[in-house]
Amino acid sequence: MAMLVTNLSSSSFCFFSSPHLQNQKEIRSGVRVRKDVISNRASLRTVSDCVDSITTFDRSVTDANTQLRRFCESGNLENAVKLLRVSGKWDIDPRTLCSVLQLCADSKSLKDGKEVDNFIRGNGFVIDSNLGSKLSLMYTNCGDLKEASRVFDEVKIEKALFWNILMNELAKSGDFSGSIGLFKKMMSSGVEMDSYTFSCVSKSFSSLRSVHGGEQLHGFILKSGFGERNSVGNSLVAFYLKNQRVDSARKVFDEMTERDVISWNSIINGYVSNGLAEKGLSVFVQMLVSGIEIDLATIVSVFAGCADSRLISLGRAVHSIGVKACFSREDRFCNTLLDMYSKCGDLDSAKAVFREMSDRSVVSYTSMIAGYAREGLAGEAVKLFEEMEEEGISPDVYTVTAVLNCCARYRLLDEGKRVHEWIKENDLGFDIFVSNALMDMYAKCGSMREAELVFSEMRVKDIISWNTIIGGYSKNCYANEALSLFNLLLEEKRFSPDERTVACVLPACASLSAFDKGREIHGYIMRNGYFSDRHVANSLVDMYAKCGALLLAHMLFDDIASKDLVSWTVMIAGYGMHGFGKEAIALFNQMRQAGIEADEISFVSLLYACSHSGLVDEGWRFFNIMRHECKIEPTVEHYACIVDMLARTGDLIKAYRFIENMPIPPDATIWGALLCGCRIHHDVKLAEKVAEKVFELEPENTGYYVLMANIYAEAEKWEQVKRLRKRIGQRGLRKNPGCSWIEIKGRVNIFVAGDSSNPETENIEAFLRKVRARMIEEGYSPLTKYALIDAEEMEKEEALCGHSEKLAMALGIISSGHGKIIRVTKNLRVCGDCHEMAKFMSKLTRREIVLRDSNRFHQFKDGHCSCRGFW
DNA sequence: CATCATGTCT
Repeated sequence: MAMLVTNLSSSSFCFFSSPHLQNQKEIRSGVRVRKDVISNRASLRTVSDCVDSITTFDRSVTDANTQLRRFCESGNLENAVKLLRVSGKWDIDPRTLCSVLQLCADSKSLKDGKEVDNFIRGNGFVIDSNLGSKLSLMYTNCGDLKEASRVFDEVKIEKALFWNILMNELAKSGDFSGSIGLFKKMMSSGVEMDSYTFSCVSKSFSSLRSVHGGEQLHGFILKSGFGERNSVGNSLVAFYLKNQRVDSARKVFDEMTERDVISWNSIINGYVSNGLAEKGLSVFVQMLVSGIEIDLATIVSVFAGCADSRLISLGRAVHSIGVKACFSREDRFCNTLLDMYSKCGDLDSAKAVFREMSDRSVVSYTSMIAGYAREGLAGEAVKLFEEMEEEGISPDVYTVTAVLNCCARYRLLDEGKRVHEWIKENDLGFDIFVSNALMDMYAKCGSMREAELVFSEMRVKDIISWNTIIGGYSKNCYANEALSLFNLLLEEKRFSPDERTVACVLPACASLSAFDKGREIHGYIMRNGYFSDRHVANSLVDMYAKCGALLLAHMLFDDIASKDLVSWTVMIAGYGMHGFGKEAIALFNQMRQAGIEADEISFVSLLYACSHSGLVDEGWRFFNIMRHECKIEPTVEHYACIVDMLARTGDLIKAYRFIENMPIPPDATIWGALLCGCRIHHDVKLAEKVAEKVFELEPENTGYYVLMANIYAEAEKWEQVKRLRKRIGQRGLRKNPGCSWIEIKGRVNIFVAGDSSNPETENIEAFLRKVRARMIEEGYSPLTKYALIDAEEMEKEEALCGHSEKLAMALGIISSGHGKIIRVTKNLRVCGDCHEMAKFMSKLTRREIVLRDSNRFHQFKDGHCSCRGFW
């Protein structure tokens, strides 16, 4: 068939190629002759139809151009092309070709368009601006943007319209650079632009997030005089808003000579979507005053703004405006209205809107579910999720994320698992939002195994997936897992850690005292300018404080431009841990002077600082300030600090009475604090009484049995030690093994008691023997009591030299350069003998040792410890 | 209509 067509057109070409055949008569005969040609080919019935129609359509019309235009006018592309196919160059007027091309463009028929192009080129037509314009239009409309662009390379097209159309299509196809390139060519070829040109190119700059390019364009527009145009102004406003240059957008808006509803809507929406809802709403009020008619888009933005800034009264007013303007049946109106009420906490109004909606969509359900979740009505949220399917509305990814978010916030593991099942059944697991929300739900519910499973099964991950899993491990006390995943993220190099990643992983460094890793991350923060992020800065300060680098922490704290409550709290807690109670109090006062209100957590940090420095009077004072001035109801944490404070300083009876008079039931940590005090002050009798309460409250916690055993051992009541040990054995409990670790050249070396697995073991033991000998020489006697009392020693009654913290400290001293501070971390409290030995070692080797135990920091220097006995 | 982050305490 294709060959026949070719034959046909070539034969007709031959026939019509004669330049003489210009008059009607000859053309008519040409048609006739062609009819003869065609009639020999019965298979080409359509072509003969075409010719029939030419002859029957209007016998008076004999010019091929006229015929073609008539086909074009009636939209009969098929016939037009067929006729063209059998026409010769000299029959056809370029203007006719324009019409045919226009028809191709209108019917988006690339195949026919190409044929026309071939006809034009094959016949050697001169392509002028008009013909070129139509050619480019045809290719543009038919989606062949490459060919369309090529036309612009060949032909100087004079009308802006055709440039604009291609620019617009290039932008629509995502080729913003191509669109801008075309604009540049337009500029250099001196074609006169129109306002549409500028709107179009500013959209491309906007999508490319090229602020610089957009600003240059802005300047060009001002010079061109088109800045006055409303549409140009609108697109500049849109450009600046999309690139978060709200102030520039506002400036353009203010300078516009005529503003229409679009200008107003976009500036309002721009403010709202850039987190400046109040500003947006005040523009809206101006808009009302200026008498511009508002439309649905205005109201939708205003509802969103009211939701953000919780301005429910304005929302209600606009609600009634919208009802009067007959928007109340509009889907978007109802959904944003519903969302506005729910975000403002007026769930009843939200429910009313929901009830009265004629057709509730997934969006309506999702907003309602999120509303329930926000108000803490987790049960209602999950119920509605399960109900909506019965109503025939199938939840989508938004709904699922809203429900999962709710389960995460309220730790509804069972409901979360049900939603997970639903996700599996409905194949929504591929969605990255859904998977991330699932992981977060499991992580917040403490099920890291499930979270990990979701993570590992994700085919595509994003940085949020990594942040969620790393943060989950970090929060659930799996610091090692958090760090190793962070390392994996760095190795893979597919995503760069962002502010949130860093804020997630630093607490893991903090809890491990991973000083070197933390410093490495600090470098990364500085290189990427993340320090200006408050979460990052705060967690960095906290990390340094918890790694024992208090001075460094304070220096960084000073560098935080706008300190928030958390910044102050980490610093106060940092001083507290290091036993600098007075400094902690000074910081607390500074904080209040800076106008920052303390919350319960900052009070915990402060009271903790007081108790660890023996500042009883101050502790009481702040406890009372908290209750009476700040109207904060004390929680167990606050009571624990007070008990700790009283017990530490020896006021055991007072502490006991205090516990008895607490308005809330004391938990194991409260009695545990008193038990600690009993140990410090060797009160075995009270200890026994307190221990029974602790064992009753937390029978599984071996730490308390160990503590009690220590108290017996220190009083040399070995019989009782044995009985207690038996009691642990009977319960089938295993005590938490003591371990210490030290980071050397980026590697973490972990020791347990009597550990000989470290390659340096021989050197460590030799070093410790030497130290011990020198200690005895200088009159220290080893605190043998501790040989039997510490956790690890209950099983291995062996030499004190085996304690994990000693081993770690020794390794630090023998394997690092002289000026380097030795930083050791221990999971339990430091043992008394080790504490003595650390003091001695710091003097003997002139090394500074920072030991962090489960309770606080000990900074050993020149034979003294910063804890001054408070440990 | 959506997913991820910092501070206390055993």
